[in-house]
Amino acid sequence: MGATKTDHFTAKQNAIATLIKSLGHPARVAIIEYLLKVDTCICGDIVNELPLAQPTVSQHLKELKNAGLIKGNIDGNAICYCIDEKAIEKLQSYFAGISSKLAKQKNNCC
Amino acid sequence: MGATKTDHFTAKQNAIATLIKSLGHPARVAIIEYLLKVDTCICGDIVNELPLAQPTVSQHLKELKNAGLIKGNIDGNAICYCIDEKAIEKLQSYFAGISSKLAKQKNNCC
DNA sequence: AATATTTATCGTAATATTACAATATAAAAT
DNA sequence: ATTTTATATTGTAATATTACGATAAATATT
Repeated sequence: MGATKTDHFTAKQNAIATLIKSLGHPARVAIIEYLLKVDTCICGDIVNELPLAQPTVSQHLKELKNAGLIKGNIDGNAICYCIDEKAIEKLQSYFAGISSKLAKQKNNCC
Repeated sequence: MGATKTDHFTAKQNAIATLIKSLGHPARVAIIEYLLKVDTCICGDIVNELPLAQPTVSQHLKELKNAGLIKGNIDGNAICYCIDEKAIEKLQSYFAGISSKLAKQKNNCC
């Protein structure tokens, strides 16, 4: 096996898991944090920032893009990347929701 | 290859990526959501709730436990699981931090 | 004590992910 | 036009993940 049984879960569960998973790698966390740090879009500078080969970085960028976490606009020779706020908001509100539900729990054990 | 190059990233980046990754699977999302839904700890009921074989569920529970997302207390014959609030808080504040930083950005392009 | 119940572990097959060299593509600069 | 620069794609090796049958371990029930 090895293939996730997505058909056994709800669409929402699969969607949030896919979004979360896209950030479940230090290189992709580093990419997001770098985009955040420079405080603007970045056109052609990400590869030099990461300790990985260019095809590997390109692959990670593709995954973040597919998941909707970043947007990429072609800017002449380079590609201009930035974070997609909507995806971050989704993640934030998802965990905020869990957190607030947890706060209301009775905590009978544990 | 196939092995993540954790040594090239910061401890913080690796730690948050590991935590995030543990929720990057619909089965584990479903487990957390179930624990949230029942509004209390669950002793011996998770396997029946999920559309997966018992060893698979056990494996997913182990991953959530290793990541610190859930706690498990032995309760006689069964094991009593519940969400670890601290881990959820970490996730929540991480994304809240990204979100607030994003809000302050100039958005020069994209 | 024997049996049932619950969860964990082992072994393993199928698939996915990670990483990178080699190469391709496409626009910019010379 | 040729070369340089920036990114993507292809191919592939190494490793990780997912899933589950078989089995073990540990407590509960009879």
